[in-house]
Amino acid sequence: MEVQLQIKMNEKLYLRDPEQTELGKKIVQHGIQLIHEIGFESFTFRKLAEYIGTTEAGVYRYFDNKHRLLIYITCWYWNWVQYRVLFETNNINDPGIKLKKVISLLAKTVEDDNKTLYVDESILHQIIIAEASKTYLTKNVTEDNKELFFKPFKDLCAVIANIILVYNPKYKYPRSLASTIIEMAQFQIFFMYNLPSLTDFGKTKKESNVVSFLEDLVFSAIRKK
Amino acid sequence: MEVQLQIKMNEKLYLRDPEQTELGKKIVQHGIQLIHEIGFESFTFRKLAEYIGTTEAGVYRYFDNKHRLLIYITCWYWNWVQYRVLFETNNINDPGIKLKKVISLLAKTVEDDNKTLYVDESILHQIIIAEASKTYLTKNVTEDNKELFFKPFKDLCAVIANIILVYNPKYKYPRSLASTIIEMAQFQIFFMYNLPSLTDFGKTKKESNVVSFLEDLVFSAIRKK
DNA sequence: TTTACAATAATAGCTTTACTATCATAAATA
DNA sequence: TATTTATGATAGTAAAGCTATTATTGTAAA
Repeated sequence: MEVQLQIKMNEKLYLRDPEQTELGKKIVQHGIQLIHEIGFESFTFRKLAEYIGTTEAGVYRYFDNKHRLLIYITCWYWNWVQYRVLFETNNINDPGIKLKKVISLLAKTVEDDNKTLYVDESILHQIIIAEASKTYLTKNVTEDNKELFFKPFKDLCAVIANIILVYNPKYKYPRSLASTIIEMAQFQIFFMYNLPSLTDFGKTKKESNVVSFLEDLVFSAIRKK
Repeated sequence: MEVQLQIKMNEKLYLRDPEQTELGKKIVQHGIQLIHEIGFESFTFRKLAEYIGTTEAGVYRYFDNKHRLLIYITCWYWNWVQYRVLFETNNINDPGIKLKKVISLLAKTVEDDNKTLYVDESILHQIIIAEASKTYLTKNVTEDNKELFFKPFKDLCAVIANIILVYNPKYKYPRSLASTIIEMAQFQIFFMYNLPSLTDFGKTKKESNVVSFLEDLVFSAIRKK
């Protein structure tokens, strides 16, 4: 059986739905590729247009600007992670096991699972690590938040916070701990590869070490005292 | 007695030492101000030049580009924090009390203490929260790291990791926990004000709550089991 | 006191980024 | 067949991100 996953996106993120056309899919797919190759700062719609053999104006018909494209990509990613979290923790009752699943889903490199037709999830994960914070670290956070551009991120955070609360209903900081898990899964991996002395895994460079660190951190915090 | 604090900066960060001239000081001082007002993305040397009544070329004589200026500012900040950490924890033997000092130094808004002649530290803190990650989330991390541009950050991290190790020599992740404390002190405050549902302090918006969360997190993790 | 040197101001100019607008054409649909 | 829709081709503008040149200060050494 082949299953294909369709993720519903916030319509305000684009001018024309990129999933509906070939060019649109190319923009997202190769946009991810190009951002990964040259970094978000150097990335321009002109370069992307050349990369996929269209014109700058052609790209602008789909997205207002490159920041919107980054938000689009990031939303897609968090939606996809949330789907995987729900799928993988379904039918598990033990909230401890659920949390471990969540941590490893967040911190371990994904292999492209081909469930989604046009996105390479492994490269996507690397972009998220290096670029996702830039979606909200702007003077537009509040406005963008009102447009619900960060809903997928906040929803994922809420899902994790709920698992934490099931584990220990008396724990006082479920949301902050959830956002800490998500952010640190990204940052510790980034540090491990790029500024290794900020971590304890500079030598081995294994994502499983980040998982161990986060598990230790989280379960010490939420265990019933 | 009046004490003035002079922080030695990495010479590769600037073309001409901004601390040596009036214009240089103005560039840093009002650079901080302007980045705070309009955000780093909208910030340009042209706007800064107009802001302080000089020319664009004048600013370029001090810094290669705005990213270098941001790194300069960020380095200055982490040097200053490390100084305060060493000063405030000096003569304290109990590593637990030291750690609490550190956490509150990191997470609480500072008042401009006038020890440093030309920087408003409270605004600086806000810039660090919103912009500091952008110094290393680039394709240049490795090169910039080789130039020691992140040394002040890494040194601070090492200082904190050492206190953690004194508290519990068997704790396995002192560096990762240290970088987590530093990063989360920033991010939880940012979230609290801008994306409150990612925290448990959206209602009260008190930095002391972030301190409580971090203390709980850290001491659960490092307590001897 | 002159000289010379350092820092800045004034001006110009160049490439790239970040967009917007217009018109022609090809493909899909009514 | 008519007509909408997506794309392509082309042009153009304002601002960002620089560099270069020359003139003018103010300061410090000869």
